[in-house]
Order: sequence, then structure tokens, then C-alpha cells
Amino acid sequence: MDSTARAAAPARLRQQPSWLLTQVAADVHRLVSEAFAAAGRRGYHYRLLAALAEFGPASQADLGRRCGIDRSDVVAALNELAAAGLVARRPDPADRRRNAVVITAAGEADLGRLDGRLADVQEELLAPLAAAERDQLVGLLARLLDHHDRRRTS
Amino acid sequence: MDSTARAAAPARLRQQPSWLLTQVAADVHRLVSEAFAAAGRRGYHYRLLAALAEFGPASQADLGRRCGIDRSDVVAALNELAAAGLVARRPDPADRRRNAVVITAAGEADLGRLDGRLADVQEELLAPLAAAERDQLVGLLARLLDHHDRRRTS
DNA sequence: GGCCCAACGTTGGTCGTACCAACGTAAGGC
DNA sequence: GCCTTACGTTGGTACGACCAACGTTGGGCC
Repeated sequence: MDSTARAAAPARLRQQPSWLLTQVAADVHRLVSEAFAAAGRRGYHYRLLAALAEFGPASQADLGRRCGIDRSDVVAALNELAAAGLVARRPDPADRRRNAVVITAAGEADLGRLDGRLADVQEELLAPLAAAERDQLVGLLARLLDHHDRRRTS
Repeated sequence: MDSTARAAAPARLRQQPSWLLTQVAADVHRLVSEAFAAAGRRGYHYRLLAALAEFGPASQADLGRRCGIDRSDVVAALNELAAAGLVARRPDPADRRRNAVVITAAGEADLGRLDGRLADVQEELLAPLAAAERDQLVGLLARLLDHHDRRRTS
């Protein structure tokens, strides 16, 4: 008998969509965190690198809006990325309030590595679902996210 | 122009199931937290009260397993519930290592109030989905949760 | 041209969820 | 009876998310 075996959760919880979502999200977060931690990074680092690679140099405020990260948290994460040489902060000549943040070659390489690890996690996450079901899930979640995004910014 | 408007997230993120899941979960968590905070409670409190109401008196270790809460976090949450008179801790006569935790009448009443607030949140959460789609989503998430539960305890 | 408001980066906090290690105590298997 | 296991508890960590405040800089408006 495994001493850490899960007992059945209360029905009140089991049938709440919010319970299912947050519990699955906790599992996902654990998987993703482990994968990133093995590379010495965390979620914020990946998000920022991805945004820089896709959109090119950007201000910190822009990065925060694109990645859903608070301005103050962007500062800390970029400090870490800069210390690792994955990113460089230069003053923006066109607007001296801003920093122009650029991804370095080492940053692009790191992003590639993280992408690979993340792909493995998705596979593990969705293992029990067939391809059509995965599409269903993604579609439903995307609609929810879109809906709540709109509400927040209205 | 809203200064806090969301810019488009990187495609790398948008198409990852893990991104959708954790972002929707973050929205859900915010909604649930606000609802519980307005009642002076938080998620752990609801989970524990629900388990006590459904399964009757239980040890703290059992509660932790049923609710997916670490033993040490159960201690703190029960302290708060006990301070509010929603729960009582008595030594278990049958096993002196254990506490027999029981829900009080006030605890049952509080649980009822929280249930109401939580129901409103589910409605807000799933607003954009039709009934059949909600069932789909719940079914898919339940399968994922079940799968990862089994893996963890194997 | 000057004022005022808005945006920017930064500092320094808070909260909730989730873990982990260690301790003393008590129970149970062998 | 010994040794292993479970229990409650303390204290600490990590991470994501958020908020308030400050000084600096830009831009709109009169």
C-alpha cells in the first residue's frame, strides 16, 4: 500500500470545472517547471525569450503585455536572462524612458533547447487523448481564454 | 486606447496546450480567489470543509490526501478554520497519533455560502460554451487528471 | 513654451498554491 | 521488543501573480 496514495476527492470538488482546470494546471505546471528547472530556467524566461524571438527588440512594458507578466516581474526575469547572457538591455534612442531589449545568439539557442523540452511535456500532458480530442480541448480552452481576455481589457 | 490592453502573445505560446491550460487556470484562480476572499476564505478552506462535510470526521493526513494538500499546509489551514470556529480538532481516541477533525454547524453554514459563490464563478467561467461543450471540456479534463493521478501514485 | 497627465523602469512588498526536510510521538509488523 | 511506518507540526523554498510608490521622460493641450 502506497502511503501517498490519493484518496477520492469530495464530489463537490470533482464536479466543478474550476477544480478540474486548476488541478490539471497544477500537474502541467509541475511538469513544465521540472523541465525548465533542469535547464536552469523558469516559465517567465521562456515566455520572454519567445516574445523577443518572434517580435524582435521590444520595451519591457511591451514584453509584459505580450507575455501576461507584470512590469515589475519582467525586470527581475530580464535581470536573470541578462546575467546569463541570453538578452541585452540597451537604452532606446527613440524614447529614453524605454529599454530596447534584444535576444542574443545564446538566447536563441537556449530558446531552441527549451522548445524541445516543452514539446516533450505537451506530449506527456496529452498522452491519454486522441488527436481529435486534443484539438477539441485546445479549441475549447482557446475560446475561454479569449473570452476572459476580452472581459479584462474592456 | 487602454494602456493595459493585451498585445498578441507569441505564437510559440498561444499554440501550446500547456499555455492555454495555465492561462485559463490563472483566470479561474483569480475569479475563485476573489469570490472566496470576499467571504474571508481561500481555496484550501473550501476544499477541507467540503471533504469534512462529505466524508465526516477525518485525520489531517486523510484530509490532505483527499484534497491534494500537503500535510504541512493542512495544519495551517485548519488552524485558521478552527480559529473561525468552523472546525474542531479533537484527539482521536483510537489512534493517539491522529487528530479527529470535525466540521461544526457554523462550518456547514459557511460551506453552503461558499458553494453559492463558487457556482456563480463556474457560470462566469463557462459562459462562452454551450452545455454540450461544457460536458466535453469537463470530460477531457477529467481524463487528463485521472491519467496524471495514476502516474503519480504508481 | 509651459503644464499636466501618461507611460516607463525599478524597488519592495503581499498573497496563494505547492513542495520538501526534519523533528518527536505513537502505532503496527515481524 | 525492535524497527519501520504514519502522524502532526515547524519552518523554509519556489513560482506565478499582483499592487503601490517613486523618479524620469514624452506627448498633448492650452
